[in-house]
Amino acid sequence: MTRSKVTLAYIGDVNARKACFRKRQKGIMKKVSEITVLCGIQACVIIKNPFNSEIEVWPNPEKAKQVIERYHTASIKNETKNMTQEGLLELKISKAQDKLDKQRKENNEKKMTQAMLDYMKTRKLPNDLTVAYLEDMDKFAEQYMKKIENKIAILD
Amino acid sequence: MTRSKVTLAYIGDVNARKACFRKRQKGIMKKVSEITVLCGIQACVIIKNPFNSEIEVWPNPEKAKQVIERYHTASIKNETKNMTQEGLLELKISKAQDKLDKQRKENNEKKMTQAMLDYMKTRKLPNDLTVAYLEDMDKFAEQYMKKIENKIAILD
DNA sequence: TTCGCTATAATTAGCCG
DNA sequence: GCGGCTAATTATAGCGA
Repeated sequence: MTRSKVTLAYIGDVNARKACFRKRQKGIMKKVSEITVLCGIQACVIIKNPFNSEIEVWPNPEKAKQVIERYHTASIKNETKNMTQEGLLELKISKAQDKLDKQRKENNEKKMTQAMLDYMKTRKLPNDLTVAYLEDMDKFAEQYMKKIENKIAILD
Repeated sequence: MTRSKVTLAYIGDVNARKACFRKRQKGIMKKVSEITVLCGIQACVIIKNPFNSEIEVWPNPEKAKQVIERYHTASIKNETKNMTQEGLLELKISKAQDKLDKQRKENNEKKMTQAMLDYMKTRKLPNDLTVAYLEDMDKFAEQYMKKIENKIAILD
């Protein structure tokens, strides 16, 4: 048994990498829920598993269920009751994307990345709030914040 | 020295709680950067310290500096070059908030919480993306996603 | 406050089922 | 794919500077 010291390097073997992800994800979530309780900061964790593309939502233990249940049983808009939440929001995002593509074709990814960081750094976070994002910077900037940034833009 | 087993309960003493937060925050960030390297998921961490209200931005080690540097040296819009990025984005957010307040006074916090979760769950995340949010659910929903959700709303 | 220290608790790599 | 196991690594509580 090679209980080797952690070699902090990319794990080439797919299965080993997945196993590592699974275990460490669990560990991180535990740590997060601990700091939550110990320091009195209500928290939630949302983890997107890169290997099976499932999303786990996970506020602090007690609240998680409550909030998630509300999520599953309520609609944001009455007139879209027959749509899934997913469909509804996808549609909204699509619309935003369309407007956006027309408005600002000249946008490049670097700007989006900047916008993402700007946005994150400047939003007014409440004092007892802890935020940790673990995200693919490039794709986040490219695929997600592009939309957000553009939504901001159309408010100008 | 009482290296007692962790009693997973709110730490009443302020100084002890701060110390705990500081240490564990550091630990979480380390874990995050590790999973980042080991599993090949580029990541960033943004931690808002609830005790001193500082924000630490922290993409994966190498990229962090690059991206942050771009952030500090570039402007999103030319005509706002004389504004700080903070001022600019705060302004945009304020505008959004104003429109929003007029449009949807009937919004309640529960809806915002739902919207937050919906939004997070439904956005299309790239497959190799890991997301972990540690956030105050109530205040996040109330103060931040209110803006986002409303930005989506005005696209309807 | 933030650091270092050190004993102890907690996480986890590599295997097996 | 998941969870248990065990040795070894790593994180951290309590304290002092």
